[in-house]
Amino acid sequence: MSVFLSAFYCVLRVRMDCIYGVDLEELCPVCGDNVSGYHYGLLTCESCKGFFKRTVQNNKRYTCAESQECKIDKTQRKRCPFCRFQKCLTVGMRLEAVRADRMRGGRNKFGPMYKRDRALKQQKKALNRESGLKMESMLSVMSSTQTDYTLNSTLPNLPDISSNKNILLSMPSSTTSPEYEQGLYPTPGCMSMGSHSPLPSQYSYQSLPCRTIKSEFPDHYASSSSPGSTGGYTYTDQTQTMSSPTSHTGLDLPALVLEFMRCEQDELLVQSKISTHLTLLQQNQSSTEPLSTFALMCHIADQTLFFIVEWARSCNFFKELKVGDQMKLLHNCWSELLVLDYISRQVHHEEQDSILLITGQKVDLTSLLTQAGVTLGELVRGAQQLAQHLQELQLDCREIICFKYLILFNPDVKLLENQEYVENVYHQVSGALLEYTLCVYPQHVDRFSQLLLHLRELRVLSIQAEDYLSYKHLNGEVPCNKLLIEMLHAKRACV
DNA sequence: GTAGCCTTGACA
DNA sequence: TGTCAAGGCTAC
Repeated sequence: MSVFLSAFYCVLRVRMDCIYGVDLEELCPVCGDNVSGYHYGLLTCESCKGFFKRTVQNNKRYTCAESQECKIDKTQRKRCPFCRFQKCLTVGMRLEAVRADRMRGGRNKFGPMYKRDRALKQQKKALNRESGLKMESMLSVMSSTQTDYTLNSTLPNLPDISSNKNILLSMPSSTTSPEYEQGLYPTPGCMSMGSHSPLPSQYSYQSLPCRTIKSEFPDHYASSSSPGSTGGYTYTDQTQTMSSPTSHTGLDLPALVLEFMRCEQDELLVQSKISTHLTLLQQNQSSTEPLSTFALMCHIADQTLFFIVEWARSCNFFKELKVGDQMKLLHNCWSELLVLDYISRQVHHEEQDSILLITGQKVDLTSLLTQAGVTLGELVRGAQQLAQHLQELQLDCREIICFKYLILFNPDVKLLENQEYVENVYHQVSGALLEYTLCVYPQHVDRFSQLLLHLRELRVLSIQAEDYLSYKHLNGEVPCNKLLIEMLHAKRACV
């Protein structure tokens, strides 16, 4: 069994425990043993803490005698250090928390995040207590409100995600963060739809307890893999002003599109975590040579990738696939999703003379193009051009979200175990996008085909970006961004 | 090499 | 001064 799958089982068990009120927060996300506290980014047991420390400090290199899918639990964790370490990374243990100087004692840089995680857990616990009581009645309501886009009716073994009507109004936990309250972050982009604005006309929704998926996945910084790390789904649509999700615009939008929006990550949270990571990185770096712009971009891409993988893993559709298929899909599309993330941010960035980073920082376009070499310059220009086309088209957030699913569930990926399922999801999503464009932009009949054309342009750009990254990597110019390099290698190995 | 316990030291 | 997350020690 793969490390991903092991993590899934851990998550599944936590979800069941949430439903039935059992508190299993004390279990290590790596091996299931009792946790002894926060270690290297999240709550783990003492043995996994020690294992992670030894591995990183001694720069161990393990190999797996099987197919890198060993089950890691309390009894078998010693069998395969390779898979154990992979799982440590998968669940979110942080390499940078292991001190290079081996200094003992003191508080580490994750202290404030651990503190916030604890607070979030408390909130989640309270929410679970409340919502758990309503669980049974809501489940019955859910099953009786399937719409045309209820995937259970069209696809095998899919969870019921049809019930856009069955949501609980609640305050998202993210709105309680100090950063949010102080308004330190700019208006988020559209790759993620979070509850960012304190305006009363905007609504946020707590999903049903059985679907609090996002919060059960590991958070690479503060929230860790604990079951109570965030307050569940949040959803805000800046274009919508009415209280019912389906009636926000007065239009009957495809339920699938609405469901996708509810499953989006909280951009504010992602932004704050990546910003924190980069700040710490730069602080660590300040004693030596400062990070180059390119290295910084690589780190941003690497961190963004973590959240892209986390997003994919939290998708109901995606979770229905076997781990092998999941890996193939992710290895195939990571660069496209990265490019989409970048471009969608530029589409909604007002200023033409600068680009907007996920951290909220702006970079002057002219100086960037001056510093960039020929290839990178062409890439940036190509991306700006595509962003401009999409801006002219007034690409909206819902369309971007559909893009993400169309990219992830690419039916052209070869050797999938469940090819039919992926094709089916792709067609469901493209059908929903078509319906959405006809519904919201009836005067623009060829909008859908234009969107698909731009999606193709995006794919070309992502291939160019990958080639450029490979070239830089071969020259030893890409900093040690584990996930970024891993994805690059995996993709190249497939080709 | 593993994992349980110990020591350390910044911070609230 | 207590807490707690680092690294260290050591029996297995």
